[in-house]
Amino acid sequence: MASEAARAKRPPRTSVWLEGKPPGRSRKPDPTGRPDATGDISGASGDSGVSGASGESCDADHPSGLDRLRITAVSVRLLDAEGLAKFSMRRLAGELGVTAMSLYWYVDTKDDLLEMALDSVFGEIRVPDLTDENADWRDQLRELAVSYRTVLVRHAWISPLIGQYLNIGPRSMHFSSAVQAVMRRTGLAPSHQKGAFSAVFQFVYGFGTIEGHYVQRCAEAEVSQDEYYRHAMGSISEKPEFQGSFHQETGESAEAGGGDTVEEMRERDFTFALELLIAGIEAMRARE
Amino acid sequence: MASEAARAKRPPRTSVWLEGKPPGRSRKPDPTGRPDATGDISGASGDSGVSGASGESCDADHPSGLDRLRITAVSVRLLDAEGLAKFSMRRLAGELGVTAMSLYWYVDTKDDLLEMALDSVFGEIRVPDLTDENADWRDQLRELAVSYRTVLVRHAWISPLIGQYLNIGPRSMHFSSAVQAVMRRTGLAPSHQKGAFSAVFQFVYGFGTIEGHYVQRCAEAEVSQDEYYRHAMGSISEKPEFQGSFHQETGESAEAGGGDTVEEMRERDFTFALELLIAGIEAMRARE
DNA sequence: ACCTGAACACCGTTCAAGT
DNA sequence: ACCTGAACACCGTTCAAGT
Repeated sequence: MASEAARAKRPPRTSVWLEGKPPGRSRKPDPTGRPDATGDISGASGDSGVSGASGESCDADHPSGLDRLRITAVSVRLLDAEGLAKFSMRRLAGELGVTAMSLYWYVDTKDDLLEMALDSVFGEIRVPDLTDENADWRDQLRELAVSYRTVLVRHAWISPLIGQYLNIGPRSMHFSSAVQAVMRRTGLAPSHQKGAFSAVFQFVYGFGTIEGHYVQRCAEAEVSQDEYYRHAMGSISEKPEFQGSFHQETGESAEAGGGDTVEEMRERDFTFALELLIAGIEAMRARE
Repeated sequence: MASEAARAKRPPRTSVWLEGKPPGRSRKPDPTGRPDATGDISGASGDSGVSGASGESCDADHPSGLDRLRITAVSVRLLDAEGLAKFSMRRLAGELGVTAMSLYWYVDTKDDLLEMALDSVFGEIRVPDLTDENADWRDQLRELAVSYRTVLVRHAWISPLIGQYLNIGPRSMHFSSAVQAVMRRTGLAPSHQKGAFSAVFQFVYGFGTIEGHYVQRCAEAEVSQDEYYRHAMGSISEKPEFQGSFHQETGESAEAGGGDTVEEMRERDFTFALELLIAGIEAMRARE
């Protein structure tokens, strides 16, 4: 019952992809590079350097060579390099060689921008050939799950955004329709497909989220994943609460089982969990 | 390769729970209310009002009645009420009737504070009686999963924090040891227990995250969950990308199947997914 | 031992003004 | 049509100073 009635500036915002519902707002006339065609910046990780004002494609109407496509691409690069916390409109503008206010010509809010960046990386998920009638749905499910996980780890910043936005951009939709198409082929009753969908992809989401953050944390601390693991392990075991077991996010007892690396263990766990889920689908189908 | 070598102020921060590792820092002498005993603020949702300076328990050394316990409790209340985005040190201080700088006597950074708040709500998860030898591990797993989900929905702000921090506070550890104890009782080989653990609890994490955010979004927009669903549904189906299916986070085809509410569908999906996971564990155990 | 004021280096966003 | 400067209302955090 906090008294905050007198500040309803905008209606609570839904999604960039749903803009134009209240058509009163002075909308911009669709500047070049509608994010429907954000361009494949797929494995863009390598090209470091984050170059400054490079103004290549600038014509009369775009003196700074700005458009949604370029803004989105540079946003992704910046988010990959420095994380969501350090990403700001001013920082992005600097990278693009303009002032922060210029961005507001192309985008209504920072949230809109992030939603665009999010959808653009969803385009990196490889989708299996859905027209192949002979393909095994298990293989298709594995491919989607592995690819989704890869994207979550490569772009750790998307995790909180996936939880926050509606994820109804064109690429997000393409991905989720593919998943549903595969679910239809499992043989599960339609009323159960959504539950099974959830089981598999919420698992991948959670797994990729933790993994991605761990990887980033190690990179920031400039230590290997194994070093970080041993460090945290050592610190924790000195605490009184330590009662012989835990291993939340790293990857289970490192030195206990054998000389495996964190990455090997994680790989095993992911694979096993995925097979468990497939076995679960088969078991539930048999019960129907 | 961004040139940011000359700003390494602090080492990248690991966790409040690991403080004192580099013992150089001028640590405060353990003010009353160590978060190990943060107190049960369990179902604290109801008591609205967020009262201002109420200074009840103030003695000579705590003129404002401040301590980690109270700070944590009020943080949770504020985070529940207004979300992570609006939570600030200044806002919290205002609520406690002090200036923002006072908080830094009790806490090193905002991150430390959030980690404490996070661990405190982990204390709300109900843990089954692990000493009962006759209990079915399936029931214990269900209880843990349902309770974890409830907490994720009640405190939607914890989702990004769980991904961000190490979750090694006393209450988090208690929860994860409980989960591991249950996993040991499944009959799975020890080397597979972590994978199965992941499958189940990453699923719950993902599910609870999306659900929690959806619930909060509806609350902010001041519409019912069904209204919000129909609204989003309507907007989406006007788009060209709409190709007959999607239903990412809401709860599947609302009016398609029957007159079910969003909440009923979500309940069914969660239950089915959980049974799928249990069936998966059983199937994998049989294969070993 | 605890708390504060002033200050630093940031934010997102608006708005009137420039070209 | 596109871009900017100045301004508003915020941030987290430090540090010297108060009691």
